[in-house]
Amino acid sequence: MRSSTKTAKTEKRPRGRPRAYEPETALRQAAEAFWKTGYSGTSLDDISAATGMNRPSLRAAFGDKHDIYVKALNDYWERKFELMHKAFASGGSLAETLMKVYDAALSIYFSGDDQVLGCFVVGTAITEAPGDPQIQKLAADGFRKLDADFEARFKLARSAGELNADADPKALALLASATMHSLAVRARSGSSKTELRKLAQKAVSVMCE
Amino acid sequence: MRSSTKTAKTEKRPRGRPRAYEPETALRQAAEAFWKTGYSGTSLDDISAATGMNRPSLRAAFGDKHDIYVKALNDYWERKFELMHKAFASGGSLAETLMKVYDAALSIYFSGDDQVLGCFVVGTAITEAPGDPQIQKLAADGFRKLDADFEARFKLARSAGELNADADPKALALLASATMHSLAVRARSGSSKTELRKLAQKAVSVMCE
DNA sequence: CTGTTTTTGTACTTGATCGCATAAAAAACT
DNA sequence: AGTTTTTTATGCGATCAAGTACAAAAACAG
Repeated sequence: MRSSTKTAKTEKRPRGRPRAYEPETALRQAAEAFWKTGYSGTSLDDISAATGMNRPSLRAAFGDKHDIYVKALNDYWERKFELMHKAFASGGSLAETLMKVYDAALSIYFSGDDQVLGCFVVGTAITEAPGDPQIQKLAADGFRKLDADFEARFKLARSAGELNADADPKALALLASATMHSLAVRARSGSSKTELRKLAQKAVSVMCE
Repeated sequence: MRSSTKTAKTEKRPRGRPRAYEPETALRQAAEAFWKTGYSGTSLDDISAATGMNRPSLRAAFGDKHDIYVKALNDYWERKFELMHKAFASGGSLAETLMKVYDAALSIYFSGDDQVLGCFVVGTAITEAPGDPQIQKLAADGFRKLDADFEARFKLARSAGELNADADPKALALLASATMHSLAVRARSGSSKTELRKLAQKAVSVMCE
């Protein structure tokens, strides 16, 4: 049974009492708690309940409340960009690609078990941003990265003849990002997924002429 | 001196000890506190400090924390729409009008004394929305109203020949609202006013062809 | 089986938050 | 001047939040 490599369960236990919870899933559960009620609206007891870990274990594993939140925020961006990059790289026309990106985002925004939670960043980080430079920077960096991804795709479309030669990739990218922000805000304010898909389609049809 | 009508200071005092603070300005100051740190991140003591009123007076004047917030939210929408309607009604070309609307919004988003606070709704109400139907509805209603205002303006532009006959006013209105949401989100995440004005101009130029 | 190591679980301390009860103050009415 | 009315101001008590100390548990090593 000595399987050696990989992260198998038989990986030679570290030494002391084994962890009762996987750090990765616990962080996701903590993120979901923040996602529902925001940074300030979520107590460590809430996170403790969401993860099943007690406070001392939380602290040992992730640090204090702020540390947990920042880790959750980084993890969220990572997962979201992974999904979106898959959509960007999936081939197809400009319009098809854009819709795939928005569908990827909507699949996250509507992934809550009981409630619709929209975008984690827009729904929770934006509130803290003015008073928390670290969170503000993490939010802004993600937005800029998405801007750049959209712009690259529009440039590609222009050189491929999918767009007029006089189209402005930067302007279109900002509109594409704006559409994403709008989906994020509206999902959290109660719009349905089908309504937002239609919104995205209308936006795409304008952007692709 | 018996001036009769109007809200003059000589309006015949109500009876008991006079109020030390004007309810209107106190509500604005309370709103600013919420605006900075969000609903959950703001305590009644914070509001007390911001208004100069003590907690019992706050409660007597506005109700509990939730009541204060809802009043502040309603007041915010009212002020914002007043400014925007002025922009909508100011005449000028479609592009000029849209830029006036965005400038009106930016003047609010950047009105903070020391910090940039963005949009009150996007920055604070959106966080609470999933768990608070009343706040969610207030946010959604405002968004829909803005959608309708934009759509009316695009329809007007189309019938005036400012837009192609095959332009879709609803689609353009959603993009115009999306641009507004993007300004709101980005202001709070650290973008400068000049950067956002440029963003708005690029968006306008695409929407007006 | 005994000791070591690491994590879990409980409980305590300190401080923040909220609502309310009660006293003091400021004005008009009589 | 005294009474009534309305607001301001102080302070108490209960609850919640966050951090931490300490004991119990669960594994391995010898």
